[in-house]
Amino acid sequence: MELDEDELRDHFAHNPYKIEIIDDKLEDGDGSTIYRQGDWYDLCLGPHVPNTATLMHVRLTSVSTAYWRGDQDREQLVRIYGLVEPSKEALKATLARLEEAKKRDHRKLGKELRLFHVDEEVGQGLILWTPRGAVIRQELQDFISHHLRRQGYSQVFTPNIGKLDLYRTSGHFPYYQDSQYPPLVERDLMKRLSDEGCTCGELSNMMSAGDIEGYLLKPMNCPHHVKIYASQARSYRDLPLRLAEFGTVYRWEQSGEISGMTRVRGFTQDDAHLFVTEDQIAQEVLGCIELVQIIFGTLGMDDYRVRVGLRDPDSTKYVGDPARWDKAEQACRDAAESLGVAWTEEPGEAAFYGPKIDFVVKDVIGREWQLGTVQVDYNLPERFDLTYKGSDGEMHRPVMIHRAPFGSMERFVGVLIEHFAGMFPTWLSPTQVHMLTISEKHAAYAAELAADLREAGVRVQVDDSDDTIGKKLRTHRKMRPAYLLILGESEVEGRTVTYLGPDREEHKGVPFGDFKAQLLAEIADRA
RNA sequence: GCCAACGUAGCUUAGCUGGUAGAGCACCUGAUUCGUAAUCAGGAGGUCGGGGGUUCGAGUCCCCCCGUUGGCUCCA
Repeated sequence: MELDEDELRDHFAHNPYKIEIIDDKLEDGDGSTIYRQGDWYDLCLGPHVPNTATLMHVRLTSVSTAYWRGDQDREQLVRIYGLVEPSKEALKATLARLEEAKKRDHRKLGKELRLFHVDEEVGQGLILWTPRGAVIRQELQDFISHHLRRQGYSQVFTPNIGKLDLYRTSGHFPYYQDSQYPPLVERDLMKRLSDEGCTCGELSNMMSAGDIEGYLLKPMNCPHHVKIYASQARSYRDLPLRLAEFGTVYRWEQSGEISGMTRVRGFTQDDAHLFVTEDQIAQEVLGCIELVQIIFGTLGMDDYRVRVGLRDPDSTKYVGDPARWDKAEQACRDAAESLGVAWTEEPGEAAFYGPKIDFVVKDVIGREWQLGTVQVDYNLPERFDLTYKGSDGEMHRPVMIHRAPFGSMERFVGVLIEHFAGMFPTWLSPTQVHMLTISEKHAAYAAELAADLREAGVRVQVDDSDDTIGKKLRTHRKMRPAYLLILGESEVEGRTVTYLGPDREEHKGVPFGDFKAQLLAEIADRA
């Protein structure tokens, strides 16, 4: 029903929150609508369902709090979450689906499949890659390195820390102090300041002001790569210069935000920085996007969305000249357009130094994560006064492209665990072949085949314990290897194998040579 | 960081209103050599997340800290 402002104020006089909404949202003299359900009514622009009879099947799922109007400085109100389905069956189905999704949670699978570990004593959000998880990461790194060589990248290595001055120049410090680990200060300096009675606050101020020097755990790899670019005179013939590194960075994420492998405090980006001329931007951005698409295609990740992150016109957190921002934003739009897939523009999603094209995927509980990213940056080259000599003999300013097709190894593998529900394709499988012997009489045959496959680079595990074959199958299925081999009397005699493949279909009495050839081909193809 | 819930062996977990830790799996030992989702028997393993307090007595109650989970906020 429609009410005018006075009526609204009257109805909601008892509720300061509603009055605040009326104060803020309504132009003087305007009315608004309320919706009624029995004796209960509330302010809402609508529309609502016409009849709550269609909402009979409800399950409340969780209770939490939210900041009033999303403002961290304001009070928190209770928020209740629930599901509604048109029928009892549909509600049951939805709840079952959510249960299934929970089983794929990478935190649960990561523990069950022994892929990674986070230790309280090491620190929140710091991932320990256990042997099986490390295999996956290494395979992914090899995979991407292969494509980097194809695309003309140069590998570099840089240290994990850099001087505060470096980050003052880049703009990371002190502006983004809140999301960095505190700086490291040299021992002698620390002692002197302490002798002088310097307080923590004073120390912090002196660092911000540049009065004292220290080191920072790197929050990003770009400043180091910039310095490699700047280490020698560059000409247009050197461009594009593509510097790649699996670089580990550290960020002080808020404790409440840390989650599994997807939101952590230390992570390794499959990072690269491309130094290009203005004319090369479009082509190079395209090359980056192509790489992202190759990766997503190989892994069968087709459920993602593309986001062009632009600056929020109302925010002051961005560095650099608005004219350059406009140019860079247009370059991103053009690149996204040429992708041929749906994309959205999102103000406020840009990096602080430039706009970006992000590839965003959802995890099992529906949270979105940014994975691959391509960012156009006019600002860092300016801040570091980077130049190259053009064909016209004049000095020019290069443009930088930051890109990371996986985003970070941690987040990517976390999402990948959920994507594959722990059942990795053969080339990524931590243990590709598990050999199970029927009895100890077949152990020698298993050992021989295992040695043969290992020689060919296959990751093999042999179970010749005295458990029954039923028990072994049960145990080993849980680890989700690509292949489960069953070796008994008939296999030994015929020099064959019986196996359950990735689809868990049984293949009996396959000649070992045939099995091996097919396995190796599958691994080589990353099928 | 904020709010809430939770934290018992490697994993999953029992333990009512405070009476002094119990199980399954995994592990170790022995027996068994067994062809498709748990062979049998025995054994070892816990300062109940950490610290303080109340009490004759704390896994159970109170406080502080650490961590996890769900949201919020944030996310270069």
